[in-house]
Amino acid sequence: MLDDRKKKVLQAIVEEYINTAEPVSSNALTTNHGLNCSSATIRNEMAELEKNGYLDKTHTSSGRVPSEKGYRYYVDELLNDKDISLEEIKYISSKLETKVNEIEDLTKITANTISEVTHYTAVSIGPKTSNQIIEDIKFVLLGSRMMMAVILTDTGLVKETIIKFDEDVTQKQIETMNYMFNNKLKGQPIETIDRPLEDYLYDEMTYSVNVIKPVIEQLKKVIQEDENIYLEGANKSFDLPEFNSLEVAKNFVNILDTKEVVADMLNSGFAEDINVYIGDENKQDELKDFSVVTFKHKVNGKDLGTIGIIGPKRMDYSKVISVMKYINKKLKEM
Amino acid sequence: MLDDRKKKVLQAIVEEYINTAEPVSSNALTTNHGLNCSSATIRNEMAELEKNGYLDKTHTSSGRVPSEKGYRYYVDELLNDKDISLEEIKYISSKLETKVNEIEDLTKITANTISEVTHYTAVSIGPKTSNQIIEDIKFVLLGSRMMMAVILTDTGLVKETIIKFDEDVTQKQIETMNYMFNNKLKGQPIETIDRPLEDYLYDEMTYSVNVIKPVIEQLKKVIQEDENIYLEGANKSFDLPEFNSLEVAKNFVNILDTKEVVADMLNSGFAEDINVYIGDENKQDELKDFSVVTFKHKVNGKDLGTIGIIGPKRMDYSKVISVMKYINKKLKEM
DNA sequence: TTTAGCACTCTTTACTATTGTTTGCTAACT
DNA sequence: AGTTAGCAAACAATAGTAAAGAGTGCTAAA
Repeated sequence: MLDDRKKKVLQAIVEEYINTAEPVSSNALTTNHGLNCSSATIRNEMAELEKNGYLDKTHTSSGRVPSEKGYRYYVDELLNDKDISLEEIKYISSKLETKVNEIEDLTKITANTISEVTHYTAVSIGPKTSNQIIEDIKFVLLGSRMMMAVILTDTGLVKETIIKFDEDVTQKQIETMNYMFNNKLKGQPIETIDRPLEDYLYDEMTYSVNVIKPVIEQLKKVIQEDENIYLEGANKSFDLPEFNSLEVAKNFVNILDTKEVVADMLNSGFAEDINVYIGDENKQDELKDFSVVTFKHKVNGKDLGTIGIIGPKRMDYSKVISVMKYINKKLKEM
Repeated sequence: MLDDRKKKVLQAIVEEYINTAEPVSSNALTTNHGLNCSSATIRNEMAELEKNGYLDKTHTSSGRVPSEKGYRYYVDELLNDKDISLEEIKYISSKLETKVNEIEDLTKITANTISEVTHYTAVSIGPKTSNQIIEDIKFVLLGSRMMMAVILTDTGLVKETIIKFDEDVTQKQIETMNYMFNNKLKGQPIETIDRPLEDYLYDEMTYSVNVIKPVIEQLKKVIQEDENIYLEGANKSFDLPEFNSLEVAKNFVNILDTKEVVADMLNSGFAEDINVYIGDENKQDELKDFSVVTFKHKVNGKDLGTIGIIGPKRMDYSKVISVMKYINKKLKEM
C-alpha cells in the first residue's frame, strides 16, 4: 500500500497532468499541493512510485506522467467529487426539462448535456430492445398493401415499423392478425418474436403466407437491428493537445465511424451505473489509447439507454463522474 | 477562349494533380499526355494559363496547381465520363436491390453506396417534408394518454410521431379528431398544419383544449424539425494527403459536427440533379476549402432526399459524377 | 513558334550548436 | 533515518547553416 505522502504525490501528478498535458516535474509539486518538502524528496518519492508502476517517463530526464495503473489508483482511491457550478446546474436542469415524448430522445439529450458540460465527445445508444416486455402491439393499415406495426414495451419504448405486402390485405385480416399477435406476445419479452411464434401463427391462421411472412420477417428485423447510435461533440476532442498527433486524430475518427465498436463499448459495462475504462482496460482494441466512461440510464432497474464519454487517458475523471452522478440523480427525480 | 493545346495542358494538370496531390511540373507533362512538345513549350503555356487565372503556384519556383477557376473550367468543359468497372456495377446493383420499406432508408443506402465506390465522405438528408402532399393521417391510441399520429404523403414518405396528453382520451375522441384532420388536410401540403388549421379545429370541436393542443403542437414540431442527417465514411477523408494538415482535419470534423451547415449545404443546390461546388463557390464559409458534389434523388419530380460528397478541391469530379449518374439511372429504373 | 541552356528561387533534408529542463546521485545536514 | 542542497549527465527543443534537388523564367538559337 502507498503511504500518505505517496498518495498525495500521485494525486498531485495526475491532477497536474490532467490540467496541463505536460510531464510533471518534481519542482512543479513543491508549491500549491500541500507537500511541505523539497523537490529532492519528491524526486525520491516519484522514483519509488515509478518503480511500483504508478508513473511513467517519456525519456530518461523528463518529468513524470501517470501510468494506466496510476490513473486506475487515482480513480479508485483518490478521486474527489467535484463541485458543479451554479451555471452548470442551471444548464443541466433546463436541458433535462425539455419535454420529450420518446425515451430515445431523452437519452440523446442527456448525451448532449454531458458532452456540453464536460467538453468531451459523447456517444449514446438507446435501450436494448430484445429483453423488454411487450405491453401491446398495434397494427395499422396504411393503404391496401402497407401496414404499420407499433410495439409498446414496459419501459415506455415505442417501436414502430412499416410492413409491405405483395398482395392486398383487408382491415379484417389485419385485425385478426393483431389479435393473434397480442394474444401470444403480450407480457412476453420482445425476443419471443421468433421461430416458435412463426410456427404457431402458420398453424393457427388460414391466411396466405404472403400476408403473415412479411410481418414476422420485418418484426424480427426490427428487434435485431442495431440501436441508433448518436454522436455528440466529436469536434470537442480536436481541441485537446493529444489530438495534435495525426495518428491519434485519425484513430479517433475511425472509432466514431465504426458503429460496431461504439455499440460494443456502450454495451460492455457491468457495473451498476458508471463504468470507467482506462486505456488497455477497454475490450476493444481500437480504444486502447483512450479512456471511456459509460453511464447507464436506468429507472427501476429498467434499461433506458447508455451514454459514453470518449477522451484521452488524461481525462478529467473527477469532472466527468461528478456530472454523470448529478445527472443521474436529476433523472431519477423525474 | 482557350486554344486546343491549352485545354489539353489544363486537363493534364488537373488530372495529374487529382492523382498525385503534388504540384505538377512542366516536365511531368511531356510524357503520357499526348502533348508532343518540350517542357519549355509547356512552361510557356502554363505561364499563360496562370496569367488567365486557371493555375496557381505554391511558390515562385514550384510546379502548377489548378485554381478554382481551373477546376471549374475542367468540370464544365473538359470532364469525360469515367467508365465504371464491372465490380463496381455489381456492388452498386446489389446494394440498391436491398429491400427497403422506408424511402429514407433508400437515401441512406444510396449515400453509403456512393461513399464506398468513390472513397469520399458522404452525407445525406431525407426528403423535405414541408411541401409534400398529405394523402392520409391515422391516429392510433396507445394507452389512455398517449397516441401515435401517422402521416402518409404522396411521395410514399411515412412520418410518425407520439403525442402525450395530460388527461385521458377516448377512442371515440381520437376517431372524431382523425376524421376532422383528414377532412381538412387530405390533398394539402404538409405545411398546412399551421395557425388557420388550429383556429378551425378549435371552432369546430367541442373537446377540451388539453386534447387538441398537444396534437397540433406535436405535428407542427414534426414538420419543422430538421430532417435526419446521415453521415457515411468520415474516416475515408482522413487518408487523403490534404488531411495531414491538422487545421484541415479539424475544420472537416467541425463541419460534419455542425448539422446546420450540412443541411444547408444539401439544400442549397438549384440544378436539376447534380450540383458541383468548388471551394469558394460554396455558400457556407466553413466549406470554402472543400468541394461538394450534391445529388438530388427525385422520381417524377418528387424530392426523395439529397446526397452530398464532401472532399478536397482536388476531388475526382469525373469519378464522382459518373457514379452519381449511374446510380441515378439505376434508381429511376426501380 | 519551338526549344535548349542556364541562372535563380525556393523547398527539403541533414547536421550542428546552443539553451533549458529535469532527473539521479552524492554528500552534508537535521 | 529521513531530508535536502548541489551538481553532472541526459535529453528535448530551437535556431542556424549548408548542401542537394526540383522547377521556373528568360534568353538566344533553331
